[in-house]
Amino acid sequence: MKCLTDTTEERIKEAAKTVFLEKGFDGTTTRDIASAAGINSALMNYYFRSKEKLFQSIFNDVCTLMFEGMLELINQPISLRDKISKLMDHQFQMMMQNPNLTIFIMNELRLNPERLYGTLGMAKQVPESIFHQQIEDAIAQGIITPIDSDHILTMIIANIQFLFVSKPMTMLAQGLDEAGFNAFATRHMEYVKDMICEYLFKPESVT
Amino acid sequence: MKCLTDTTEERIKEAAKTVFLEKGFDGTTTRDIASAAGINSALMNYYFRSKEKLFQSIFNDVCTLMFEGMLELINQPISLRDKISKLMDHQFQMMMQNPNLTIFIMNELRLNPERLYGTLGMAKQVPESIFHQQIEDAIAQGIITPIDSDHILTMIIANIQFLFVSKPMTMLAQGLDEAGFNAFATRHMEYVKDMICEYLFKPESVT
DNA sequence: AATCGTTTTGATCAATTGATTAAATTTTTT
DNA sequence: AAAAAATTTAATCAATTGATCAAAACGATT
Repeated sequence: MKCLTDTTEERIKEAAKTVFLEKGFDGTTTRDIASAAGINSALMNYYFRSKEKLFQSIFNDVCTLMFEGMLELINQPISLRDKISKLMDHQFQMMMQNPNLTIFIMNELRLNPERLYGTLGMAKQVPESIFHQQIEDAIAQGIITPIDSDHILTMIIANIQFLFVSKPMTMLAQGLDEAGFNAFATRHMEYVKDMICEYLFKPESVT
Repeated sequence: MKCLTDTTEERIKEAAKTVFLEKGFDGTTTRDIASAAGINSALMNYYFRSKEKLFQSIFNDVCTLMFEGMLELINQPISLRDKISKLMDHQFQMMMQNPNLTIFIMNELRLNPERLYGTLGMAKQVPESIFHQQIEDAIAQGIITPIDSDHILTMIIANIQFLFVSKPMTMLAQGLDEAGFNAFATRHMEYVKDMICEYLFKPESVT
């Protein structure tokens, strides 16, 4: 699949990403990574100094993957309604492709809060975004229910992300297979979109 | 604090629960547990045959703690509005007391899906509850928006649980301390309650 | 106090862990 | 092609892991 820059370093990172995401930091051995990458296990320490350093590198990449698209969208000059809809679509597609991205990140942050400092830059950008200003303006104009942008973002993210955080549980409780879950998730998204939009844009403006 | 049945076995289980919840299964060593319980590390294998067996015991307890209250509420003969409100309050209080209960459970299930079989009993009860019937009746009577009860439960759970799953991230992004987060969470709960109820009970009945 | 069953301990096991080393191999430069 | 630098390997290290065992300590019963 990936043809560009097929260096050994990249091969190790790809393998490490796969294994770390599947087993977590504590559940992964350096030999797991080495065998997944098809290399001698000493080679990992040649390129990255240690398991911890390699993990940090992967973790940064994964956090970027998680946040960069969202941050871009948040700062785009489009209407609030559009923005909210696109934010949800973007996250949904991201999670359909990487179903355990969020639980991996959240759990590693919980186990080792120092990793937060790596994501500090991205996290801090959210409260100071165009989105935030748009919300305040819309409230001032009486277009949407008065509510802080942090709460709106939390609503958007929570309703999508938790769907995937709890995916195994949901599949069991409802007796779904992979396809069944995807159908459920897709349907749920529509409900959530309606719910959030109807809540925000409550006093419906003139047609 | 706990005075009843202060047996060695209980001491081990309490210590194990604390350590497992903090560090996860892979991040916990049997010596961690032994020292937290103040016992010789061989004693753990005397009462529980292995680390895995001890974990299963803890994991069952934790899942019960998570679901039993919710299942009780779901089957109570109270009005739908009341039930939804109480469901959210109950979960919120539970999570305020055990902030990483959910992420622990969801992550361990992800790492080792076989653990699901232990929770199968509880999970299966949800779709066959009084709550489910209440929703169908309310829809038939045109009281609430037509939507499957699975989606409603997912909305309720997601909006609360993800608040705590993402707690470290939220605190960082908004620069909150413990008290600040609790205030944010409490406020968020009110918004979410409003949002869900307004969405469900949309065509407001006669006063 | 002697005996028996239960509980607890210290010592230790084999396996696995992350990491290092020196040597072998490949690639680049001269 | 020779020399130098970069990459890769096999072998091995010390530390930690989950688990076991025989012996010690404890408590109850006789």
